[in-house]
Amino acid sequence: MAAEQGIPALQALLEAEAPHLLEKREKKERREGLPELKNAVKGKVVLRFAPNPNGPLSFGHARGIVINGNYAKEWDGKLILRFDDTDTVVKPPLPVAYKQIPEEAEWLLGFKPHRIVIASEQMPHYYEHATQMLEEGFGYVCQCSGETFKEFRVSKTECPCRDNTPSLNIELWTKMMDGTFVPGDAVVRVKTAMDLKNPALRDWPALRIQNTAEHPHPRESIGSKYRVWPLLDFQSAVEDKIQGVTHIIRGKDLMDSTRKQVLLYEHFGWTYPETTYWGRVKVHEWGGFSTSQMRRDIEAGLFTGWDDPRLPTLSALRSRGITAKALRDFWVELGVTQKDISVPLSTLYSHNTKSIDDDAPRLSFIRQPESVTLDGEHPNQVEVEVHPNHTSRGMRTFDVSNKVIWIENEDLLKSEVRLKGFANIQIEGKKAQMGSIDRNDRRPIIHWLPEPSTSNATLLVAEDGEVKHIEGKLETHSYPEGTMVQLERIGYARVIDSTTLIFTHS
RNA sequence: GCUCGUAUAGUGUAGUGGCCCAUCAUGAAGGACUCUCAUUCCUUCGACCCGGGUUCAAAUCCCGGUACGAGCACCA
Repeated sequence: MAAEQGIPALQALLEAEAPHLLEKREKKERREGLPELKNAVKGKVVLRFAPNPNGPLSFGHARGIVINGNYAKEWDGKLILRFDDTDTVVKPPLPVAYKQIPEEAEWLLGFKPHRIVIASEQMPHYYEHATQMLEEGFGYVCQCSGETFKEFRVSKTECPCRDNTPSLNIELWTKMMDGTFVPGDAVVRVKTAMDLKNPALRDWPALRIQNTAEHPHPRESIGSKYRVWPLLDFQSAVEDKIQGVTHIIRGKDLMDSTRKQVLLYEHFGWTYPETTYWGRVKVHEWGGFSTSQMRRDIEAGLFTGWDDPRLPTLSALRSRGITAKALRDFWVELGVTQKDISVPLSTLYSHNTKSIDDDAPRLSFIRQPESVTLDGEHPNQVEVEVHPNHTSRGMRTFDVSNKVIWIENEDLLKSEVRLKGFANIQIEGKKAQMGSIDRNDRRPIIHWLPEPSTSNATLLVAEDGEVKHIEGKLETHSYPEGTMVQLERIGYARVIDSTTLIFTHS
């Protein structure tokens, strides 16, 4: 048709018959930030981040906080911080974590989580739902051993306990509660089809007995009060319903957990929240990390504490000078794909540089200092900028009236150098012949310090699993603890006290 | 073994059938600016796992393969 009647005729026809085809599609633009949250309603979104408080937060936890927190903020919703502390034996909670985690979360987010929920305080709710499950017959008390049940699960055989009447189940439930049964004797299971394709889902366990006499819950108000405890899949499912959670974003290792929970929601007649997953993240330099392992290592004295700069905890990163903004930008950039990824620390560092460089005052720190005596005429004072991009921040004054300066051992080998902000020199042994005050050639520029108003200082560097103490001469300063500074020609560091710094990154 | 998931430059990431000889960041190399090996700016490098199929048209949909990861705990 185009050939016979020409393009205009075609266009006219289209305009009459199907004008939408002529509309130019908008140029696709690169999506900024996180992907759109499915089925989200402004102001109605409820998300949660639910760590086990068996230790303070680690780098990996930050993802859960940042992603869920950003969505909550974006949709004017709520972020719940929930302590899933229902295991007193295998990964028991750590009391300090209840206080530390909310503080760390707030630091990271820039706002307080809207609600804090502690699972161990919600036990009556879980019991109530467990009872309902037994009464209505979609759950049962199973007295088979773990081994026996495993065989049933693999062979798709129905466990004989499935046939218990509701009244028998309630009777057995009472025995779980009153101490007649001990751990291992009985467990409450959720009924599913035993021929489900996925073996992980078949009649999954919902509550078990824990020996809380020997392993009391570390929260004093709970202690040995309860013997029967919900497992994650049950506790989390019920709690999400109670709290009105609308969206769950979590690791893809919990995909089968979602499937189990959906089965439970169907029994209760509830609708499961919208769920998305992210894949596993490894940091090149750290490999994997487990809170339980860190806890053991700290208790064994391998590390000084949870904020030991070698550890990938949030408190350690923070005390090393990684900012909350850098962590947020980092995790948002990684997004919520289900890919398993491995990222180098340099990615985090580049975000950190962006967040601190503009503020960080410059300081001179001389490693392996060597003293050199200036030979020749020169002014008694030298002024150097606090920040090269912000002259309004003033100058640092170096007093060179006694002619003795410190330079790095390494720089001593170069004969013709320029003292930054001062003058050219020619190094001959321990003497430095003064050259031009004006910069009149391209010779290398080195950082240096005058002998007065200089302190012996230590730069702590966490590297290759150890904390190195680098001694040197530090420019006298009065920046408070926590200030991020840039050590000229070395990198960024965080002030611990007037003579101690911790290295952040270059 | 059974089940589930993922696969775009070195590393991350955008992309849901035509705008894609593919986006952005990071990285590397070079350069500009600069009295820091910093910051900022510019340039260059570099990718759709493999094989089929559907379609006028596939990074995008389907099937198979491969690789990697996860679950199958009385852990979270």
